[in-house]
Amino acid sequence: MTRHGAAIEALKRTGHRLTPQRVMVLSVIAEQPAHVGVEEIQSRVKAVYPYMDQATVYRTIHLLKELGLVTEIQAGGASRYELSASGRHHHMVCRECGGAFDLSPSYLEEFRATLVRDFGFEPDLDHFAVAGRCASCGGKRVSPAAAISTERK
Amino acid sequence: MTRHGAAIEALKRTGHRLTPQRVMVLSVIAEQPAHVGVEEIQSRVKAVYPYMDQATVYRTIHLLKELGLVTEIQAGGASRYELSASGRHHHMVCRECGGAFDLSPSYLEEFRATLVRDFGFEPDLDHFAVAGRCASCGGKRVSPAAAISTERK
DNA sequence: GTTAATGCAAACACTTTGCAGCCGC
DNA sequence: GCGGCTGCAAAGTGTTTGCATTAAC
Repeated sequence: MTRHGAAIEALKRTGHRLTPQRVMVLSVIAEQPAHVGVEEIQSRVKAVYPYMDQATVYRTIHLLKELGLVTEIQAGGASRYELSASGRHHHMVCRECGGAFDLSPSYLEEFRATLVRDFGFEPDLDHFAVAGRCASCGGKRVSPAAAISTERK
Repeated sequence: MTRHGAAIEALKRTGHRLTPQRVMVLSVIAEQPAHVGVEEIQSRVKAVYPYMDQATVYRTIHLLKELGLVTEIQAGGASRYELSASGRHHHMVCRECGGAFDLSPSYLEEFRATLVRDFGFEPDLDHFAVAGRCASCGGKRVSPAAAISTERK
């Protein structure tokens, strides 16, 4: 089954109409391994259906976000989206190469707990992105893909 | 001595001209206890010098940022600035009331060390902001100011 | 006197909104 | 058929840029 099948179900279940535009937006988001920007969603959908409008993309994304079907990260200005069904995880985004690496939630759990305990502050860490410099762009000469399993600095 | 005296020195030292506009922008940023947005900088300077232009505010801020004299945080779209001389610290920004609370760097040090160790990823944590919900806007009925010393959740 | 910086206006990118017609249910 | 959704166009934000004039050095 497609990765976005559940999202489609959710749309219907919540009484929203299942339009081709919505399905197309969803499948573009689902197809991409990484986060997608609005611009990319638009151009990919337009390749199949040229009448697709920006406003519709935005409206669809807002809806999907509202229903919790996609999550948004802001890495340096532009918003990017991905299916939230993909399991909760966070990202490290390299400011040099733009590469994004997954970060398990466990890395942030402790941080979150501390903020709640010490300040009563509940951080929005559903989907969290840290900017920085990845191993390959830093001192290291490893490929971005390899960085995810790199164990030293 | 004024909080922004050092910044003024730095401007001159790096061969940039010391214009009244730059001084005004700097003092507005220095006066504010929290981060200031571009809009606020503009309106405050305009109160004294009505010809102040947006473009000048932006250009000045870019320059100051480049020289490392101010730091920028992005809390939900809009950029805000503060004197970076104020000692390194981070922020928790409440998405309900917009209140910002300081967060000591020690809270993030461990997180940073882990990312570097496990992934070789060097996060940009010079100035870090977490969005979330503060104690007073959450279940609590304490004032935002009190939240900073709140010890429970 | 040079040259960088300003003011002004126009351009920009990104996102939102109003509205008439369309189509999923 | 009803009402939500779309396409289109226009309007909002927040930020940047081109250019002639001004003023810091």
